Amino acid sequence: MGLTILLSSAGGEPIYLQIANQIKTQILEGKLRAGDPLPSMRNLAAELRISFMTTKRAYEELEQSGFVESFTGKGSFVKAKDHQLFREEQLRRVEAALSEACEQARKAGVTSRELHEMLDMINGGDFQ
Amino acid sequence: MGLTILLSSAGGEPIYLQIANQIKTQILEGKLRAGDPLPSMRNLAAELRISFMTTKRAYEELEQSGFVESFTGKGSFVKAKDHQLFREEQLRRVEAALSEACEQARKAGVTSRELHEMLDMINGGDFQ
Amino acid sequence: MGLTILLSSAGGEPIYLQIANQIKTQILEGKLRAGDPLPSMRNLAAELRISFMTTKRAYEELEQSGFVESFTGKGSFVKAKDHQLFREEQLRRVEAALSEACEQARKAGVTSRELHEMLDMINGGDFQ
Amino acid sequence: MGLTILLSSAGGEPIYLQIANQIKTQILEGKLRAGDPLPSMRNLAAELRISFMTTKRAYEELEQSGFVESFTGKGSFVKAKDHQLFREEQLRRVEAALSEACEQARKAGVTSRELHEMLDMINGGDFQ
DNA sequence: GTGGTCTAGACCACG
DNA sequence: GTGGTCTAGACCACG
Repeated sequence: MGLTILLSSAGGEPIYLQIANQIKTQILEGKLRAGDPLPSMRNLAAELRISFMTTKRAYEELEQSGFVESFTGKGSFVKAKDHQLFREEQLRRVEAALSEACEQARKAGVTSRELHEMLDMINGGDFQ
Repeated sequence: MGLTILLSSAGGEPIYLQIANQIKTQILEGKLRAGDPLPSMRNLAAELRISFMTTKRAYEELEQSGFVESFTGKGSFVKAKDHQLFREEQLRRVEAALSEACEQARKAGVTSRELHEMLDMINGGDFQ
Repeated sequence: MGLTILLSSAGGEPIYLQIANQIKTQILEGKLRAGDPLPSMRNLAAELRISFMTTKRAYEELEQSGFVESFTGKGSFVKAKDHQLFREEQLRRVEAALSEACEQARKAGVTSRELHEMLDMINGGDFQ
Repeated sequence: MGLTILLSSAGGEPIYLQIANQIKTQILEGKLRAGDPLPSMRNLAAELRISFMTTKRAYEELEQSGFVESFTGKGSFVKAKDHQLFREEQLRRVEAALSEACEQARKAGVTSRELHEMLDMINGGDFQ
């Protein structure tokens, strides 16, 4: 079978975003490549036992962000690799993780300076 | 009813850790306080439709980490607040978020210097 | 062969604790040293004709108490000697023996003063 | 059924002593009383799947120490309660536990003075 | 009722 | 191979 999507009611992330983000991850990681077909919205909705409107919204998000294009009557397909777009999406993910770190740091009463120090500790000279 | 636990099969995090971490969060946030009873292991297992052994494992994790204590025949209860322990757990969470950020940065080809710059941008002078 | 573990159904001590305690003893006495591999959880279970879950529980106890570490795919190994930890474990054993003595003294109707006197008799000037 | 005896190959205590001591415990605790019959040596040997010689030695120990008497062709019976004997046996058990404590203390490098302090801590003012 | 232990099996990830 | 998780059931002690 083709695509593995795992949904979670925990965490509060909307289902359509969970779907879109997991498909983006598979595109970023090269598991889905230019021209590969996505499952039809109706099939995916049936598989995941969710509403067609939800898969539709997920695919719209993928189209708007430039990863996928859909052709009426033919289906949805991964677009040609756009390095600029890939980089932007990956930076967005770095930012999201850093935001989470800042949020946790705020709760923990960690100062900005300490946060930078922790970042260096964890980074451990792995790269410049 | 008392406790809200949301389980997710996505992300690969073991069920017992999801339970333990969500309960820790509620203790850290003061929603569960010293002396408060947790649901019995068997009741929680029934509610979540999982095995008793899995809720037991979650509660063991909470005991080992010092947030909860269980008494045979009595039940499980939130322990007295230990500021040192709370701080350590919160720092652990900051580290986990920073680790995730580093992992994403590595995938994105973001340098350490850029990562620190992004951290400053996001932190936005919110605090020193 | 490597490790000698003797299980007893008498005394009511859980099997996983018997295993953990006997391994701790061998580490305390230097029969098992830093880096030494323990038998795999499944092999030990087979040898002792008990469930894998029980040996796993024993090894978890050893990990939690800091004597052993396990690596998925690799096995379980004795950790580097930690004098502080060794001393704490040995003190725990002294306390356990003294608790047993107090329990017996209570049954025998021996007073605290008499108990101290008996302790001096037995200790017999062996050490200060 | 009458008597519960649990044997252990761990600990190195001879089987005949394990039997004798467990029966003494049941007499001390009043679970076996003056006049109560013990199982025949041959029956007990069969139940425990050990040699008749071993149960015989256990019963000889019980006779010598004054807890039991045997009548050829009739069987073995708990003797009338002898307070002096009970007290001596209980003191022997206190001593055994204290010896174990001293042994552990020696390994732990605990001084005599510290051992007395630990005894007071554990005793906790429970009794004088 | 409560928690505690143990089993015998399954399936997983890692390599 | 290794350890890690989970299940569905059993039986136990405590009260």
